[in-house]
Amino acid sequence: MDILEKYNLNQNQLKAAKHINGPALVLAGAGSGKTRILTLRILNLVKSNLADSNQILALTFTNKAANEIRERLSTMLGGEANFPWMGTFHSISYKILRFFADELHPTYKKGFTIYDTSDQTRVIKDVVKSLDFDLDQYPPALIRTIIDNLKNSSPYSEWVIEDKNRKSIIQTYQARLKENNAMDFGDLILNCYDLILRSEKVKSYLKKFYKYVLVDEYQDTNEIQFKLIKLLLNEEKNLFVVGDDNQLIYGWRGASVGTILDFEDLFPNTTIYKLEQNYRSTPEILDVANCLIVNNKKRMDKNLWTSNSKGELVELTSQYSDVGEAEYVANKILEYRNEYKLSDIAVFYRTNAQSRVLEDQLRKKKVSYKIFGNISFYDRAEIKDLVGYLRLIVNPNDGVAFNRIINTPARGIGAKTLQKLSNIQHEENCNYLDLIRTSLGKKVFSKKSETLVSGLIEAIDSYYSSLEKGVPLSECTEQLLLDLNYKEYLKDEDKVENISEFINVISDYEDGEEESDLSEFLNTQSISSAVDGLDTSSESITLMTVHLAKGLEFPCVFLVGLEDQLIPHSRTHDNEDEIEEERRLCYVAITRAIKKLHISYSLFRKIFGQTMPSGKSRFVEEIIASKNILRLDKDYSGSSESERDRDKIFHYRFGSGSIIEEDEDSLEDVVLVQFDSGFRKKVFIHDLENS
DNA sequence: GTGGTAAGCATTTTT
DNA sequence: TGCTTACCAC
Repeated sequence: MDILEKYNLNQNQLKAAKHINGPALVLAGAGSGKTRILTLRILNLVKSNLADSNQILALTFTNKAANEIRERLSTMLGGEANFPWMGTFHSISYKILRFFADELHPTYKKGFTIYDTSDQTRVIKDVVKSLDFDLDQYPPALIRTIIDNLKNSSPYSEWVIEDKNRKSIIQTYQARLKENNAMDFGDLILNCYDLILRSEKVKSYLKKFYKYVLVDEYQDTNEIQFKLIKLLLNEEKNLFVVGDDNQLIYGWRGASVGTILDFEDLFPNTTIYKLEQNYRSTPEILDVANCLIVNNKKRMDKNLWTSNSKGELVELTSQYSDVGEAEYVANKILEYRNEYKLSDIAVFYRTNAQSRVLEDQLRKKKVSYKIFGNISFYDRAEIKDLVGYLRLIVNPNDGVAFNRIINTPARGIGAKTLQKLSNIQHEENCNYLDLIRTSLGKKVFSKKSETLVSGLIEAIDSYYSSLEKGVPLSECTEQLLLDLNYKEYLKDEDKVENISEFINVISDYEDGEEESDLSEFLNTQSISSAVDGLDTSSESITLMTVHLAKGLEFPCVFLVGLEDQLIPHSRTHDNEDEIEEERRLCYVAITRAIKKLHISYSLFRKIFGQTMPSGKSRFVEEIIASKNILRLDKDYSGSSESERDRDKIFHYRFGSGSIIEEDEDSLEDVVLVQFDSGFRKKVFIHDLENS
């Protein structure tokens, strides 16, 4: 009779999954089956007829996670349920905004664009310049961080910006986005929040809709997201959150332990469930993880254990250089050919830049790999151009897109013509497409430009009329490329290949939707996460940052670059809280591993093309407290030059300073120097002169 | 206005 | 080292 009986849950899991009404906090350690509990609780609610599938709001950290839960549920339920309200905070917000698009009028029009980080930066730069401020004094990247921080914590009405100039930059930025009919990532959530607060209609509708609210990876929820959740709860406060304070790795995006610690205070009748049994990893891997995380002072008491059978020791190795480390990883993977499938193997690193060396070596050894993250397909110039065209077609107010494509391919339009256009726009107050239309025949453009620009308008107009006739998006887009002679302009075969690949992405989208919509396609791409495309059936290993690895698991894991300056990253500047977050990051990486874990660091690493001394992270010292580490460290301790002159030295790049420490790692040619200019750095001895 | 080259800067982490 | 920006000659 019991719905959950056949799923083999332990006592605590069963209690959590059976939770029905009122707030609940599930403290779930790594690998304790939290996604499973989330899934089964939803199953229980639906099967007990307490809610329909569309009355459940489930917020996950990636769309991939949402899709997996949705798929499992439809299998368990027999396929008829579709769970429309399951996704990330951003995608759910977007969906709500689209759903109530009329209510957003006139601030935003249908087909608004979502601006990503680089669009944001571009607008900010523009704003700073147009307000006649100095770009060095107000660096766009810094302003962007300030804006994001505001948006991560409070609604528009509560913003406090002390600095007068910053305030005007930020206000102008917000105004500019509205003119462009665009929202950045933060706006998606804030506008959703505002809409619900403002409109009684929307509020009552959603509250009735969402009978049960669930949040996965709750520890990484930031303030504004939490405020949004609170707004969506009905009287019964059916909020069920699942998280692990040890896996909080998005503090820099506004997440704080407070959201977990204060949960009970905010919801006095909270039921707490603890999941402490790990089903994922071997005891060896778990022991190493525990040895590391006990060094964090700020954490809740939890005791993660496993009854999994004994496995292999965790391998720890140091290599002389980053290239050597990458080579070691590639060789190991080749050795594992009969033991693991390529898709069972993952390599994790702290920063995206570290992937390059790995890629080189993997290519050399012919190990097929897939890389997730920053250096993505969508960042390529040709793709951005094409997306620019499509964005302008969907949203003719999109100034960033306009500026990107108006002279690509070259149409003889430079700063002067743009200035003329901008003047006309101020008078006419029109969107960018109408701006071009009205400017034709008015001697705004040179003769040559005039022809090229009318060609552009014709191409766009023919796109509109094809859409009207119901021609598929992919075909319209192909035609647009032809009309623009875009492939001829590109010349480069690889680039043309990328463009074709993008057309395929559009086709795939069309195949999956009943009603395809260009705006929805573009925006869905913007808010999709890098790991959404991860496909474990493909025959290649996985390369990604530790941040992206959250929530995933792999039988065989390599954690590379466990070095001082990388984990913890140099930008943490020994800040205690940030060091703890770096430790959690390292903990997340370790606990992804199911059977086999390799940890490595290198003594030298190329940074900006220059080989710099690196060396082991403090976290290496911490994990070697575990008995389950197999040290494969090469011993580089040569003859120690015992007596060394500790007097003032001079470095050709960094100037004068004094040696404060000789490296304990026995790197006989490296010392830590306190430079007179203020910073400390490890440098080669042969680069130093006595002064 | 275009296209070339040189200088100079960059790297946390992501939706 | 490799990308973006700045500047200069056409």
